[in-house]
Amino acid sequence: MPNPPTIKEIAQRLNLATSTVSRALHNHPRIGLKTRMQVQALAKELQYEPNQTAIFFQQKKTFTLGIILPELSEAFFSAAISGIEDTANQHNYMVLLGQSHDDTEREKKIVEIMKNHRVDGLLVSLAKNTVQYAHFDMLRKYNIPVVFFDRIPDMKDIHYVACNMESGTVQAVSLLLQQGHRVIGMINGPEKLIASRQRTTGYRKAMQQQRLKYDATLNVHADLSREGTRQAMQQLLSHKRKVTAIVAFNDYVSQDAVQYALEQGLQINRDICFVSYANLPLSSYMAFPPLASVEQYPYQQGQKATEILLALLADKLSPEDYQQVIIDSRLVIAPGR
Amino acid sequence: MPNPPTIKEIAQRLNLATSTVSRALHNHPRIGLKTRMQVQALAKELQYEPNQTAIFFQQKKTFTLGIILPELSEAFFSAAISGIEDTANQHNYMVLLGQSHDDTEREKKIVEIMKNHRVDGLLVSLAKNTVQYAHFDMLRKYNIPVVFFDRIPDMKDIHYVACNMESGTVQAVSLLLQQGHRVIGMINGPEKLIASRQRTTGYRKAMQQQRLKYDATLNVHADLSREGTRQAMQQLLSHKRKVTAIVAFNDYVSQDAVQYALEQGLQINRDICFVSYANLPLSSYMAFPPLASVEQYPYQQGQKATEILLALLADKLSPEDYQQVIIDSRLVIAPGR
DNA sequence: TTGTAGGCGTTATCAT
DNA sequence: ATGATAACGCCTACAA
Repeated sequence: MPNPPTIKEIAQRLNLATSTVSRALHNHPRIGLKTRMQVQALAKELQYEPNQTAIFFQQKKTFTLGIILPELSEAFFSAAISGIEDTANQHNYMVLLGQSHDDTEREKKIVEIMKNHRVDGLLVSLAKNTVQYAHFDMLRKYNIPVVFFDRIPDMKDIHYVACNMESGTVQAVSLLLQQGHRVIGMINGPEKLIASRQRTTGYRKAMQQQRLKYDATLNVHADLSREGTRQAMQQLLSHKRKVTAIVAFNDYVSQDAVQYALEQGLQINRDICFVSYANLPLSSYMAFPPLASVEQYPYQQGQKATEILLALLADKLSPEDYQQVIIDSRLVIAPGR
Repeated sequence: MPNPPTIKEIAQRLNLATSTVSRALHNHPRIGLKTRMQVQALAKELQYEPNQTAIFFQQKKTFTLGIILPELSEAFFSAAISGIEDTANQHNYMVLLGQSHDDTEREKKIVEIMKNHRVDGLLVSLAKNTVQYAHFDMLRKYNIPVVFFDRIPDMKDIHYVACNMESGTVQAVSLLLQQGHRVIGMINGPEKLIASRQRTTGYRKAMQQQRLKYDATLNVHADLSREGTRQAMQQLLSHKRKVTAIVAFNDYVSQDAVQYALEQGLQINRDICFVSYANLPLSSYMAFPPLASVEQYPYQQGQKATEILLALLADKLSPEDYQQVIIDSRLVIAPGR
């Protein structure tokens, strides 16, 4: 099994210089028609394929985008990566994958490996606990642009695409108010998360719009674990005002909350209603799907983030011209399959 | 912004030869202790990192595995890829991703691109309609080993990991028989799929074990679309014998079938029971989860396939020593979350 | 113990 | 219109 044919081999067989062959293969304008034909014919015959690793090396470019995200098996992220992959492929880029498993140390290691692999750019959704960003800042030195998406760092001077939960939350709470609910509980996430704060703001704004007063004790911060959700539910159900509707942080939380409510003998959609945020494409499969769900557009986020990164790489965008795209979340009622 | 430091630069500063520096960095035994220290100290100071693209080029190896699969957003595949990624990373390999979207042409194109990117090996789960495998055979010429998983080609002399549906099907049907069901319908997949044939065999064997006769008219082949499933249900529900249990091809099919049954006024788990195959990690969220579900171990399939590929790459396995691993599916009752 | 030199495949620069 | 040559960064015989 002979080595794959190279430009040099073609050159020798045709008594040409390698440079000529290279140019002929690239349809360089000032190469004689017949030599060009000869070269291309022989190339086809030998099934010549340029050695990309050589080109990567020589051009200092790999046409590869690194993607770092917490968990591929979460539906949200696998949808996002679909958007990334599709967009990247349209531009002849490949996609190098890494999961942080929500572990900052692993995230750092992956950044390191990807840097060494000389990815042209990076798309990142942060691990849950990442609060320092030195391992990303470091990439500036290597001229590797980074675009964050969804789980973005709390800092300026970065590119990112994220979904604003506020708009969807306003719509969700408004829907509940419109249906006559007055005491609406919210099972929110950790306070330091931007996404939690957006939910809080959305909740407050929806109340203000109806000239109702916002009751902070109805907005419970939990840690998204099943146990945390149950505690939050306990707190809400024992509130001095009777809670008739609940906005849950996401579909997982929603399910845990529903389960708790059932255990307490409540009847879903009669004693208590739920609205949630769509992390799952499968809410139509749930036993008690939420009344409505706030869509976060994972595919589109991935798509948009990739477009920004590619623009950066194509120098169509200056690195300092920080793109901060915010997609508005939107309430979707009775999400179908 | 200066270029990243190179071995040559370190050599110049220390008045050494590049080869010495290279060896010092690799802890080559016969390099003087003090020069080694010097070199490593300076390397650290300059934050030297070897240029992997140069190494890839020089070593004709990229430490990258290509993965081609139909749809990342299907839970089954995203679980599989998790297994792949984790295993690859443990061995310091990276993972290059490509989705065929169940389109053979796209699959071919991705194979081409990955070959050009000089991936060291390929993990593939076939697009639904792929029936010719020339684009994979071609890789032998380039010495790029391929391990197939789950959706494997119907040919000899390949490496693969797959899940045998037969065992799980036997268990599923046996469970239903044990619960007293005698007329069991099966909504099977396209006849040409290996996985469909395995289900048929499993069904038949389970019946034989109880000395019951297998009725082929209860085994309906559908196309997995919602409409196809509804037609299959219609056929089964109008069977001359009264069908009291159904084995559905997968959880999606199961849900569509449940929905149809509900529309026909049947009560789930009283008039009719369902057993299914777990494509979703979320059956616990379903309105009417199947009684039991056949687990297909996607993570383990990915893991095992990767291990085989890595063994091949490490020459611990001869390319002609075709590994054909079959993981037995297994019935899981009342799958929890 | 260290240095020299060549090569991996391609493109780019400068000649001719 | 084509050729010669250097360069990319690293490794590894082979020499000294």
